[in-house]
Amino acid sequence: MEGSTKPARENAGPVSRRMVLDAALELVDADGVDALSMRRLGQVLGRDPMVVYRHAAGRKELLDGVAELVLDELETFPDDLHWHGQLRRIAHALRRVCLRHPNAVPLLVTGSLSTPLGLRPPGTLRPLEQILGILIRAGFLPADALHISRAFYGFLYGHVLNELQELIADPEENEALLRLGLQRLPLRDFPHLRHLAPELLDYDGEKQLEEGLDILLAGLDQQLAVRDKSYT
Amino acid sequence: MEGSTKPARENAGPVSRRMVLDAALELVDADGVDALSMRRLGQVLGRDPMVVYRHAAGRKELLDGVAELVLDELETFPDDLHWHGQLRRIAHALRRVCLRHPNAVPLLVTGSLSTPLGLRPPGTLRPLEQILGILIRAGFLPADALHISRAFYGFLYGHVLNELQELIADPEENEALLRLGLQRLPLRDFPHLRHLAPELLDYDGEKQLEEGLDILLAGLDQQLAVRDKSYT
DNA sequence: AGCCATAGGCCTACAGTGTAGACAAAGTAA
DNA sequence: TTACTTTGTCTACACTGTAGGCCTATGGCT
Repeated sequence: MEGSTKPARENAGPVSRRMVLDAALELVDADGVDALSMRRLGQVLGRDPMVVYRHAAGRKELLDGVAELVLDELETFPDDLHWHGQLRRIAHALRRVCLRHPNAVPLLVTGSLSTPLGLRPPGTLRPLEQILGILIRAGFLPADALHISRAFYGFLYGHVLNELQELIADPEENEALLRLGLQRLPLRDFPHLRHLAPELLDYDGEKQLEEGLDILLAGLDQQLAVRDKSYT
Repeated sequence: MEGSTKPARENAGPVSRRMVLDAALELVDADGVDALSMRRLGQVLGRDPMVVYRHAAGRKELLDGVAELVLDELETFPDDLHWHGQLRRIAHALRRVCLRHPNAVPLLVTGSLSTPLGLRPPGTLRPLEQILGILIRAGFLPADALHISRAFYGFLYGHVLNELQELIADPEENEALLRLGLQRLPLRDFPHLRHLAPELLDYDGEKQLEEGLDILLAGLDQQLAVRDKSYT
């Protein structure tokens, strides 16, 4: 006799924290972070909105949970390749996860802003630990490995943010807008930007990431070479 | 006879868009983005909340304005140094601005997510144009300069985000938390992280940025060298 | 002088928000 | 039985963004 006509989609048994987070992520994916309200969440769960509070302390904690859920989708790789290849693989994996949940990226980037590294969920720290291992095995000092891993993460998140704001509108409309927008800029003040119109139009996120990695890894190679040379 | 006892602080003449944005930034700086509500803003301005809508289309547009205001604080430099030095200077300038308005950084990073590059306010595009110029004069092809500038920006924003989430709590409490948090991690799964406790404790944002720049610039140097060599 | 247009400011009202607190039903242990 | 914990529900409160209308002062024009 349950209303299968209702917009609610799950009505069996008690709700688990996992169910709540799944529904929340679903809402975020569909309509963005702002669209995630307790009431709408309750509607999706087919329960009273207040149920959520049994599994999350509040909206903020709920969003933290969503971020963690997204990060858990990160694939994990065995340490087999050359360290360049391993870092590249991790980078592309993170990029893929972010592209799969573009609306959740703000949570990843600024959400963990509230939790100091020490007490983040272990799942979140695993990739960091892996990167540290890769770098140390590659020959870096542990302390340097830490700094490098931070730069690496910074670069990755930065790239993803860049890429996300590049694919907001459909390309057709984008092309017109871009051309118009560029023409608005005075040529004498923005000569380079004005001439780069064609390159601005075909943004390829994967390629762009790859080129960034090229630069970064080349820099790391040299840093490693300098250190080794000073040891002889 | 105006109430100087009132919490309001400005009561003379008509409000300008600039006054609204200044007050908004003030609120954001003081209590974070969430604390910026139309009503509180009206209170600061000493006017009815609805006045704001005469100068901004809505809350979102208002926040965009705040972000733009913050970016306008970016110092601009003459093109005199070696390109390495120039890029370093820009990087540090952006970092300083972000540290001055930590609560506004989410707006910078995700806010412009809604405006495609073409029609962003010119003030926002000026640094990009400058970086393009620097790279092109350094010998890179325009198209490469574009890709590099994107990587550069990505790296910068990523670094700032990293740094901001490193200085949330005061260092004393942070130390205790970190030690406790680390001990919670199983040693066999997180050997490197566990051993890096001391290095995790003294995070120096400026130095970390400098090291990231070292890597990046070294990578760019090599890329430039390879290109030049292939020309001979 | 008279008049109108316009802009800036104010007020009300509405739908929607997060969440504290009390209460009901149902399972579980003693 | 009784007592207690969990899980879901309901109500209520303080707050949010903002649409629409109205009032008033200021300017320019005839």
